[in-house]
Amino acid sequence: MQNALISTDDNYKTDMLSGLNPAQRSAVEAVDGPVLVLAGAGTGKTRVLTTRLAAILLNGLAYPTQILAVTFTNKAARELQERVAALVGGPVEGWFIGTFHSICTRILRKHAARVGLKPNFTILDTDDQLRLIKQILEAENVDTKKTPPRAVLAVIERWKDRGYASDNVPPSEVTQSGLYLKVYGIYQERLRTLNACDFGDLLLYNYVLLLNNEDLLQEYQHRFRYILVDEYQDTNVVQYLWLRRLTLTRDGQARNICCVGDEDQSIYGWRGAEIGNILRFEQDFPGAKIIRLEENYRSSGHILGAASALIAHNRDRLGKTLWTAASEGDKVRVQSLWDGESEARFVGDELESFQRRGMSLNQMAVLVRAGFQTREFEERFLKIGVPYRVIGGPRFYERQEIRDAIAYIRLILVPEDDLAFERIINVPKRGLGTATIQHIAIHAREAKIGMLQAVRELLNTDAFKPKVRATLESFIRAYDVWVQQLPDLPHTDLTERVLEESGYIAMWQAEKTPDAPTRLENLKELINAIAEFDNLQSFMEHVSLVMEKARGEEQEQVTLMTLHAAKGLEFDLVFLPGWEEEIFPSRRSLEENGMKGLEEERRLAYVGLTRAREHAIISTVANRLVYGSWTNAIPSRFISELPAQHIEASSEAGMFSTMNRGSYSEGGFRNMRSASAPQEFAQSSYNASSYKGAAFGKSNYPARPKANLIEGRAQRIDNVRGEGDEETSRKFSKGDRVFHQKFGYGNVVVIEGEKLEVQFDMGGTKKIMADFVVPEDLAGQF
DNA sequence: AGATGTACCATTTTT
DNA sequence: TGGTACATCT
Repeated sequence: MQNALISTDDNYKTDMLSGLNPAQRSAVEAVDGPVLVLAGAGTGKTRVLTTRLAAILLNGLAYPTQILAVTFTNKAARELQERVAALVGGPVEGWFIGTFHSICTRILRKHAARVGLKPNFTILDTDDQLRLIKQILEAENVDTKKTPPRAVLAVIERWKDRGYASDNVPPSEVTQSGLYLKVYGIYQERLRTLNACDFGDLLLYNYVLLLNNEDLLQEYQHRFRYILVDEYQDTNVVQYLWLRRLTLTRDGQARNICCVGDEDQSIYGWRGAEIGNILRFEQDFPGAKIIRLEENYRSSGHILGAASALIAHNRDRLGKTLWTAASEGDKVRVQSLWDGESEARFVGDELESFQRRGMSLNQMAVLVRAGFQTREFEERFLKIGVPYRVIGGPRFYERQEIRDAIAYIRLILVPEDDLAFERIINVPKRGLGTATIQHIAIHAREAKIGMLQAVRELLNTDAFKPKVRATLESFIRAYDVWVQQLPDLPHTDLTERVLEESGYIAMWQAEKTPDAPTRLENLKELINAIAEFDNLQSFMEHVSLVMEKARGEEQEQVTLMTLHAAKGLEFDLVFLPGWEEEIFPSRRSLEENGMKGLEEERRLAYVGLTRAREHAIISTVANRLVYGSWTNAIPSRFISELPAQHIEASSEAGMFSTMNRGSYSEGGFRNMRSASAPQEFAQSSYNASSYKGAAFGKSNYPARPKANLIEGRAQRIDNVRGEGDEETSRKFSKGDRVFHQKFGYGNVVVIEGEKLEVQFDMGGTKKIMADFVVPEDLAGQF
């Protein structure tokens, strides 16, 4: 059989394949032509990828450098490298296993001249990009308030994601007059004079290189005999175009490309990922073989069942039917609660109960839709003393102190690096204000020199006042010494000296804010990290990678993170709080992207559920404090999309059945007292703590007798049922006096369909569903 | 230049 | 509500 890759008589090869299921095995073995491995959540995708890569090598189908394996994150790249190294039994340095960006950087450095750059070009980060754009806009006399640099950059990045160079944007894409396009042109020009490019350029230039240079196309097509792509559903248009260019021969034959992905886990559409790429694979790569991995090894039956049923509501999919040999396990729990505070308390209680039963905190995670949602859990965990870690703060190299330190070095390496100059010239504070910097910038632009050189020239005139002059003179003097030492001093020592002598370290030592010590600590780590590299350039490219390693495993902790950050991870117990309309699915996502947005949100929900191995606990809340105002929340539609047979729903005592609209209204809900949650919990919702807690006491939370509250709710539900949804909003008009269970009396200010905006007497305007208020004169009913 | 005031806004994030 | 970017004051 032509396709059989692994001959059974070699022991190490059979070992490698043993334990693969038939689908995985054929994914590893199908080496001729294009292959799409549709790998559902928890089906052993990584294993297929690594085994395939190792198999190609061990069977002598290609030399290590003839294989191109691309991932999206450094973490994934490192994992792949390590696993392959283990299988093959040797180091993988110099191989083309890496992220799109690292590989593209490597290739681009070789051919930089062809796109007008020098091989040692620097890669700008977002901050620098924004600063550049802002400068351009200002030079063009554009009001940066009306057209914020962020927005312009977003459009430019979008164009780059789609593969449009500045001289190649199709007219149909140019919507904002010609301004953005013009800025794009100037921006690229500036980048070139700075000998820099941004992240988008790395990919775009690589594509352009292959597009415009037949010799390079031949070279790389010949070179990469096997191409493997991880997370194919996350590729954007340039990545796709680049891959296709590399893969398709002149007569349209597709070569050996193997893409691994899951359309149901495409959750990065908002940053350019094109789910269409994976959906179109068969058309794009003629003769493509599609192999589905459908046996899930991660989650127990009910969890998988619930997740599968949920994702089945999406239309944009190729479709897979995941199954498991594992037991049914626990049903997915759906818990409705009164408000965010009870939710946090509930999660804390549950978590401790699992912990008491022997589960490690490391095996638990709370997955939220948006970063701000971690706060209430952090507060609660702090209070009850549960150690936790929050994933997703600013990356190490994005931290202010690290970027400042790097800017110093950049300026030493490249005196013309004006962006670095501007960043550090007054950090620490040296008494150089905007006026002085403006002055320098103007001279630099007029004389067409770097700002540092401009300072030198201006120091020969009487342009500066004595104080400023003295400061600049001493800065230049120090700087010149650093540059002089550059060839002799080891780069770590130099970095230390620079940070010391510039007063940067002293600045943080003097700072009294609580995070100052951490920043000093980070600076020390920076020096350590630099020590591992020959020069700063290579350091910059690997910094995030190094830092991740440095972050050691400490004590047991619960993990708090966003659903996005959780992709690829798994836990025994997963909490999924905040399943409410507007929050999840996110309102903005729906508003901006309609059906597509909703489907991506649903995929996110699917990703969340499929992170759980044994237990998944979804929660939803009736009242949510959003941006400081209380909002009545409706359970997420995703809850009603979960089939009854896989879930076990319950609500906090005294709550109405929030999910009466769902497909499982009959018998789906139990009171807390009969549910398995701890007894104290049910108790606590009856006592006053829920209603007079710190969060409520702060503002306008009326201290109403709790019994009334509960009765009132029950009664209100009856009202809703009796009158129907459409009727209710018609009852009110602008200016009406109304009463709300929680917020008391107020006036209607705005009516938006079913939603009202009410100015309450106790202070504050709130958006409220019309169902939740009554006309003032009916308030007595409660 | 730095302190204080105020209006505004508010996902998801990797390289 | 709370953070931040910009304007105005000292």
